[in-house]
Amino acid sequence: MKIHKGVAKMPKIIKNIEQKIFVSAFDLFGTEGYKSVDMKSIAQNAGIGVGTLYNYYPNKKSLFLNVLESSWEDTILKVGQSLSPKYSSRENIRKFVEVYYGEIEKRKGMGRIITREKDFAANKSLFKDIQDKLSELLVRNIQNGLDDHMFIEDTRLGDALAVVINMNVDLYPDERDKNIDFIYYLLCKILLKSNQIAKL
Amino acid sequence: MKIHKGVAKMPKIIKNIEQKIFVSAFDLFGTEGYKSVDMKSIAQNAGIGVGTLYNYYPNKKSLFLNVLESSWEDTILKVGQSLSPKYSSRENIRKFVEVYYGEIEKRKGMGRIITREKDFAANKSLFKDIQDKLSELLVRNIQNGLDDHMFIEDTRLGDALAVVINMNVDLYPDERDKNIDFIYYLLCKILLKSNQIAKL
Amino acid sequence: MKIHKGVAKMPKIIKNIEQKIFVSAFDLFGTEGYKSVDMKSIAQNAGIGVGTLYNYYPNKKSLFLNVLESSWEDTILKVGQSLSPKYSSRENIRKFVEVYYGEIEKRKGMGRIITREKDFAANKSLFKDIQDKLSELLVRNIQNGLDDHMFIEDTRLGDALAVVINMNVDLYPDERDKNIDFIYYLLCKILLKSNQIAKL
Amino acid sequence: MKIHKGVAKMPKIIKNIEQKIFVSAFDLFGTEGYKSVDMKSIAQNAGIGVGTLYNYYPNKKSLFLNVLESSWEDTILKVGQSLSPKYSSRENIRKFVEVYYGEIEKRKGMGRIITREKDFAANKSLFKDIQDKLSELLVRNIQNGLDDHMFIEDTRLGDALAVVINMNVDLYPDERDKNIDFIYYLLCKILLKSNQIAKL
DNA sequence: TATGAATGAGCCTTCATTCAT
DNA sequence: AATGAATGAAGGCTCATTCAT
Repeated sequence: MKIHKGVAKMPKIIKNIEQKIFVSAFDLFGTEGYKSVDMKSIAQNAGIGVGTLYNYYPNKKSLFLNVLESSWEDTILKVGQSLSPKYSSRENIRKFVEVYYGEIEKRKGMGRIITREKDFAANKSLFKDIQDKLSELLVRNIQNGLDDHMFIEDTRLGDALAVVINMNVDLYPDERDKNIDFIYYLLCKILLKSNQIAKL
Repeated sequence: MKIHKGVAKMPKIIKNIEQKIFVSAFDLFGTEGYKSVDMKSIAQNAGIGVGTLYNYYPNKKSLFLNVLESSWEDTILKVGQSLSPKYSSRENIRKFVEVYYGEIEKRKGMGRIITREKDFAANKSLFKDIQDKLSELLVRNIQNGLDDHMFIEDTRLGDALAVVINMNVDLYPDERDKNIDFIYYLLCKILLKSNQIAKL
Repeated sequence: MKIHKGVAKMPKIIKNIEQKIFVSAFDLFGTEGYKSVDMKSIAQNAGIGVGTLYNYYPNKKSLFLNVLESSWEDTILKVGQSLSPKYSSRENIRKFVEVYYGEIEKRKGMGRIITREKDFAANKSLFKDIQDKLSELLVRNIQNGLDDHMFIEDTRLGDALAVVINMNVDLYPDERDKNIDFIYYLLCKILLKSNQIAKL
Repeated sequence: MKIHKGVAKMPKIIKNIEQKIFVSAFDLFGTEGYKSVDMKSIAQNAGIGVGTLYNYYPNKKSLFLNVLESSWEDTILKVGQSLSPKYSSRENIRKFVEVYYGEIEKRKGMGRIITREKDFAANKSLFKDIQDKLSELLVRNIQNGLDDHMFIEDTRLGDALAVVINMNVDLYPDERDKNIDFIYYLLCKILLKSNQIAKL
């Protein structure tokens, strides 16, 4: 029996561990994706030991999913707070794009993995549900000028929005303003009636 | 969309064994993603030895990139062959969506990794270039009715198209027809003048 | 079997919490073995904190050894109380087997580890000493009919008895009566003179 | 992507790898038990890399079981070859004990784990089957003088023999001759008719 | 005194890559 | 040129032990 002798292993008492883990994992998963990030890095980045991670989450997958979900919930909250039926349709759309874009930028795209990795096949609905909530938020706050075409109801629209924003963040990371303009214009063209668009 | 002169390169003439590797790698990367596929599987799936892989490609990354690029070249070829200035704008758009969708479906999303994995950061332009070529193909074949708004020139449009199709294939894999309709309608709304859309 | 004078030590008077630890550890080590049991489980099973364990024992090994030793002391006590020179030889043997069997059954084999794990190499004598005390108890209570062959003196006999009972408990856990009969018969054949056995 | 550069990783071509693994694993498992031995040690002890182990066995458990089973098969073979109906009963018993003892000495007790570790609960019958074959071998070769008591048929006898030999090897490793004498005498007393024993 | 969060060495297993054949 | 056995770094996870509270 190898008795672990008092190695440099003094347990510290750390504040806000959960938050630290969250931030670290959010940061790394966002930057590098799921498979490329290892638990050791997350721990180091959070300034804690690997074992500590496992006091909070049973495994890597669960940590990822948790961080992902929490961060989306936060996004939904923020987007919801930024919209209002009192604003004009186009003001709401603009606001929506701006806030949403900022959130995805922060998240650095984390979460798209869910639509790809075999390991997360069972979690696809998580992604869809969230996009659904988000586009609902937008539509609910637009009072008039909304094109009434069927496909606005389509959940595909929310999903598409998410991936397009992600794409912009990924491929044109330094052109925030252009990206937002692009998405804003796209959304107007799709959501609003033709006569509204003309005014753009 | 920027108009390029470069015609799509003919796919390389490849020997029998290269063919096998290509098919096997294409298949597996598409189904499982980059990190989840191992060289041994690719070799087995191709009916050859692992060592043989390394006689054709110096490493996994290079194999992936090669397969990816070749497959896109093939896609560009097919899309190009399916369009013609003789068809109506909407016919061309429809054709474009159908062929493009089929190609991405075959590729099962392989390639999006490029926009995610840190290790492929240097290869992002590959993705952009290809989308560019594709959207240029479409625009070149549309003779009239094209909305002349600035952003049609934007390379973002081509990129967006690619990720939206991918998203549809991923999230609604069993609803091919609905997916295509959705994308087709979206594209018309974006590309065509308002009066053209009215007729949809 | 060597005749010792040492009487079985009375089990230590232990405080409530020590009692809890003892029961919990005894239970778990017996069921799962040494390596398979972790300190956290022992603590949980005892309804105390892990840290508390270390207020009573400096490490896992010491806890194990302590529990093991105490439990054997208890066994020696019980076996001692069940025998008497007033009973016939065979009655004593029967009683001995029954009580001993019950004890080992309770202990679920804990302790054999001592004869196996390298880490416990230094503790082998503990096992031997105990078996010795036990067989000495038996012999001391048998007044006549004892075969006087040399090897009854051999400490190996006590050791053998222990491992054979353990084996029976392990391999035929649901056949208590058959097991006891088997051991009883074996012991009679070995310990008693031929003419005594004939009467079996 | 971390490209593994040509580290000191030149694959050697090694002869008798399977044998080397066998010997190394046999040696270590026998000396230290199952849990205490790690794959790295087995590899090092065999002069190969860890990965190589997994080219031959899917996991540690399977390696252990395989080594265990093979070694027992070898034992059965050797014991079988050493007995003959032409020898006297006592000669056969003596031979049996000597060969069997030698085998268990070589195996250093590996295999008893099977009767303990939870992980191997499903493999208990393996142990029983082997002991059964061994005691059958002995009984089959004894022509006369065999006590006809029922319990000779009992599979417990074979099992008991195994654990008693193991015990002797463990606890009195340096007293080979005494151990063999002890077991031989025990076996005679149990197997042979009283009048035969008298002659001992 | 009792607690349990924190720790990190260590374990099993995987897999990209090499090279003797 | 093709092969696949050999390799070992790296990754996910466990757990005996420590110590601030």
